[in-house]
Amino acid sequence: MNEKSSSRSRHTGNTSEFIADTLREAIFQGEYKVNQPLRQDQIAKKLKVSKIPLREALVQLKSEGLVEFMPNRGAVVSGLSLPEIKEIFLMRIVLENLAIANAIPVIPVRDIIRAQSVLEIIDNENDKSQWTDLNWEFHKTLYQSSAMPLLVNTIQTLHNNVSRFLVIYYDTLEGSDVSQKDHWDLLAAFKAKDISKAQEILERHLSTAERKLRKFLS
Amino acid sequence: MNEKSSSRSRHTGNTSEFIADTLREAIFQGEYKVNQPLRQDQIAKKLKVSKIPLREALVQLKSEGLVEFMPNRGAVVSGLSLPEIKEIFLMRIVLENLAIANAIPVIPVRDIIRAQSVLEIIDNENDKSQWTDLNWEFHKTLYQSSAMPLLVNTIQTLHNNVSRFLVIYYDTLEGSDVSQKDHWDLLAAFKAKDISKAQEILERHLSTAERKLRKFLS
DNA sequence: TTGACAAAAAACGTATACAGTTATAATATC
DNA sequence: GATATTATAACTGTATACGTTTTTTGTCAA
Repeated sequence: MNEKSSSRSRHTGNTSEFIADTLREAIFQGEYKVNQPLRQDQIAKKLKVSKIPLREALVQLKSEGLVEFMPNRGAVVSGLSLPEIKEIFLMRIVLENLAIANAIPVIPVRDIIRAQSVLEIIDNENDKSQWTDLNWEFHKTLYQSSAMPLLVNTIQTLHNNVSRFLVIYYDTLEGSDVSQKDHWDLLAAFKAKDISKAQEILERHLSTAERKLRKFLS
Repeated sequence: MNEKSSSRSRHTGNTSEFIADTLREAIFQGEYKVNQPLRQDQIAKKLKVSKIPLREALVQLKSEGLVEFMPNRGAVVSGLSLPEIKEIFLMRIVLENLAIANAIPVIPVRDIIRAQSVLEIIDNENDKSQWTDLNWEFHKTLYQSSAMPLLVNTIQTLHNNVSRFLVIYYDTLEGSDVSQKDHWDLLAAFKAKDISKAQEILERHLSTAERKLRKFLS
């Protein structure tokens, strides 16, 4: 949070986006836990901003599913029920399959190389706290060449909404290698321009992630 | 808008939601046209609300893709580019197919009947301005039994974002009958619990809608 | 007349202060 | 000990003010 606070002075435009980014990151880092209220006065004071951009940021986070509003009780970090988890992963499968189908035929070699370098970083990275970011960086690199920004954005929102619960899980190291093997397999399918193979790998990848998450949350 | 204004006094909770509903409806009705700025002072005065809930509502509408913020120029009604249209319809196809697949096995007869009665209303309804609402009402009734509220919500947002441009088109009457025939076919597929048939009809239905929209916007 | 430029107005973004409402917690009463 | 009351904290919304940016207007010169 320190680097975020100091970056506050550097934030040129849009205060509410700066606040949303800061709070989103804080939620990912577990600084705010599920059902914990996000006190407006406290946050406004800490970030040295006023109520208007702060409340705008909270509405933005609500639309991303990260917080919810309790009437007259303010915003709290939202949790995930088992049905919601199932729903999110089902949506992710069809949306990411769509992204794959539209990306593979047109992906430039440059992006394949970029994705591969991300995987190599993950292989050499011992700090598992960076895992979530790098994980998404890899998938995003592959999806972006679909030239479907709204789709990629929707996938990212759904991804964010579940991955924040997996951060702690990654620390246990267990299963990380399996997940990373999926990544290499997925990259190979992209290289071979094999859409159905890539989709098959992705579905397995997501099913594994879902199983982990359900196990972790129970 | 009159009934909305008068309902302002009745709105118990959440002022920003009331504002968002009012503005969303106004955009659908064409009271605000594409690229038209939504003047904060004017709207606040008209709805007798202050800046905070108004700006919250605008952020909400931004997250629905209905408005966008120009830096230091405020919010304007967003338009749709051809690539965006293509993207939205591709997303709708996979998401609505998912809803169909999860709804058909469990849909209760009651909801089939409800959907059918909506179609009968459409058949007897000459006021085409009601078409968009009834159209969505029909689809929503079918999708809701999937018990996937986040999915249905996402579909609705995407649907809203394109259907607002078709309202005017419906007035021409042209093609309405074809669209309505699709609805009856879709209902029949639900009755027969034929998932792939329903999905096939839906894809044709959406492709037709996309073609209409592209033609209309050029 | 037309174009450029400067002044003025409008609108946005943010901050502060304040009033009303609701929920939680502490206290008092039975 | 249980219930009613009060107090406090926090949210929700309003009103107002101020600086900044954008747009408009009006003037002046070519």
